[in-house]
Amino acid sequence: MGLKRADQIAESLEQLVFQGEYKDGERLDEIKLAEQFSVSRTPVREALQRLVMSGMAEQIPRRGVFIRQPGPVELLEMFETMAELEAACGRFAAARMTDEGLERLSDANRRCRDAVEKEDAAEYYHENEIFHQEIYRGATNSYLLGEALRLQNRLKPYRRVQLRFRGRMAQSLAEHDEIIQALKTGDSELAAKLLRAHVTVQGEKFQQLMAGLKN
Amino acid sequence: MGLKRADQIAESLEQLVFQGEYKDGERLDEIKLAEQFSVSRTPVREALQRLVMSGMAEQIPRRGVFIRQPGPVELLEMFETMAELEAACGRFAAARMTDEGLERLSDANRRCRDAVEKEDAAEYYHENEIFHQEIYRGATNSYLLGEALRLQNRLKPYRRVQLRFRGRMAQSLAEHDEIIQALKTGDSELAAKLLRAHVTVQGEKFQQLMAGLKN
DNA sequence: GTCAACATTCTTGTATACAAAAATCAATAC
DNA sequence: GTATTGATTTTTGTATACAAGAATGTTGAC
Repeated sequence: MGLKRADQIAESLEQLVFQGEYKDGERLDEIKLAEQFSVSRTPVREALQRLVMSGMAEQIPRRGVFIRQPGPVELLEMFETMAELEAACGRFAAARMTDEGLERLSDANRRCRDAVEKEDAAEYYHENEIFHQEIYRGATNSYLLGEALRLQNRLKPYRRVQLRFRGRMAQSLAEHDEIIQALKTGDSELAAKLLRAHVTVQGEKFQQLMAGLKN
Repeated sequence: MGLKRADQIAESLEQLVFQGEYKDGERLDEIKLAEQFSVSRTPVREALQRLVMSGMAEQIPRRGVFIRQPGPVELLEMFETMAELEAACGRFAAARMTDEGLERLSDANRRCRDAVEKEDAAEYYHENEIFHQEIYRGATNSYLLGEALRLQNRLKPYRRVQLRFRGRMAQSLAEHDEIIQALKTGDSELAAKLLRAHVTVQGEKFQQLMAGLKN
């Protein structure tokens, strides 16, 4: 198990950034963080480097690392890229997904439906994540899988916000059904197109995303 | 510029890995590297972390970091992903590219043609890189641009190998012309399709890539 | 001769110490 | 009162010291 103190700190910091504990441009003080985590500067610096690499913070040499909360433009760019990655996954998955994979996908979607009926946003959020990951896996491309998971994780907090809006879950679920159908029939182009549209942020979704940014 | 010693080391190591100086699975000894670069372990460790993050090495806790040369499968997966990223860039570029961007793209391709006529593989390689980067820029999506550049850089050494084969440059050039045409006419779907095919490794290209792997 | 338990050595991970660059503040010139 | 220059203080980046886990080698039992 990768249980370095530095890794734990990196994860904690990631969580804190996700939760919006830090304002955009705020400097992460190595010494304060070291005290806060009851540790020396060394593991803190390692953790900070990880944040920088993942794009959640920026490092200015000899000045420190500053957290970088994405603005509206960058957020849209990331969602746009996510949409293309998912489209790519869908394209491959339509041709390569196994029956077992399709079964797992249907299961995940069933649990999504249960969550909608129970109006349990948290559970829907979770199962929806699994649904998408099942498609990434279905692409049968480890590298693409890794990239998709990475960006999905980065966008996690923003997706969460969107689900709070009325009707989002039901619509999302309906789109899932179409996607499953395309994957089952092996229609690569359709699967790619549907997934792209499913993830793309525009129209009402755009308003909702922006509303979530204010908090 | 704010070049930290650690950054220089990271770059050097990247180069060395690209040049195949290290065998797959080889352990990178912190102490040896420290001596080699006349530096303490601290900056070496930072550099190693960067390698790990970029996927060029793997870290096993309490055991060390081991370089990970991609095998045939992972290489194909990366090229496949690159093809999808480029297709995405092409899709957006067809709709968003400015006249200036198209002009720079045509310029780059002109220089590619010159290189082919001079049979200068090194120059073609360089100008071809610029050609593709111009398309990434044309997508007008900074995040996607960054991801595309990152993977392009990672695949750099393998592309290089492919160009050594007879006819590759000429064929590549012909495909460039088609791509430019699609971008000029704003045909997103066609641009995406052409770029995907242009980058995808299969058929003869596959043999060439594998042949390059042996060395 | 093989295997296992123990001790030794090495290596990583963390803490601390030091050097250099940047930021802050003070004093002076204007 | 403002700006500028120099001293002081912080803060980052690097070196070194120490702690803990992993690898290795040795010894002894069978």
